[in-house]
Amino acid sequence: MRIGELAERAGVSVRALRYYEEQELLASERSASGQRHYREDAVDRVQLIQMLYGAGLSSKTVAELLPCVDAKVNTPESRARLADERERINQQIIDLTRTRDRLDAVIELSQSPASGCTIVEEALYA
Amino acid sequence: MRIGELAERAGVSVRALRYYEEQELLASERSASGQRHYREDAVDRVQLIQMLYGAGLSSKTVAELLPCVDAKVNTPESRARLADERERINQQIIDLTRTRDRLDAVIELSQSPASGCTIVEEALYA
DNA sequence: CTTGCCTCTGACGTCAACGTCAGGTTCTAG
DNA sequence: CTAGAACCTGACGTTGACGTCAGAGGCAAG
Repeated sequence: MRIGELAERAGVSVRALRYYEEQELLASERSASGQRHYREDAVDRVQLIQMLYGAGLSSKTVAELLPCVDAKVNTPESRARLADERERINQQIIDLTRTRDRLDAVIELSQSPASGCTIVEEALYA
Repeated sequence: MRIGELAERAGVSVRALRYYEEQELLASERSASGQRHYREDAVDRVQLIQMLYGAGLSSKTVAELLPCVDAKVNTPESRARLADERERINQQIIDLTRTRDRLDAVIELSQSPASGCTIVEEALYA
């Protein structure tokens, strides 16, 4: 498929795909006229890249990780690298969970008419 | 306390604290000579700001949320706003969990000598 | 009183992941 | 064959959360 179709199917912009190639995250084959062509599994690859970006990884880190994911590289170092990033993500989940719980506490307070919030309510709806 | 002490105790830079004030996330009292002074609870406030930044909220969003957290504003809209952001964070946790699980699967594969990885291992250690 | 650290206000620099525009080529439908 | 959509390569623009530097004033210790 060409770049436009991949962009639509993977839910990213054409510009983003060219950027991924520039960062060596995503390869493409070129036709005689120079147009990029992708295989079906490129959709999956792009979505994985998006997942890793979403986890806060930089394109440099993703570039280092992807060969491990492809199992084209499998050394003690690459396994350690994968485990490292897994731990970072896990820690991020823990942090976010704490943030969510803190917001929950705030929401709880704002909904309880027994709290000091009632003063505000009275002021607003008196 | 002055800005340097707050920065150290909250684990952020002095520049960041001035930036927070500029964004109206953190107020300060000024001495006659113009120096900023903070109360003890500013440490907590800064850490909350950091948590929200860590959850991907912009300073604009944080600025809109903080009055609700302080329970200085309590309207149906502010409660909805809080619930919205809570949901965004919750969704982020779900996404991150999927990313972590995908990495776990990759790690599992790279550790199993029964997989195609053994070919790579042989190539590397033959 | 002066040395040295802390603080102040601008204001420009940075970095990543693209957005966007220019100017030109290529593919496809009719 | 031709219009219009899709594609190409530069290359400059954008945004947020600060970093960093300049120039000047403030404060505690000796």
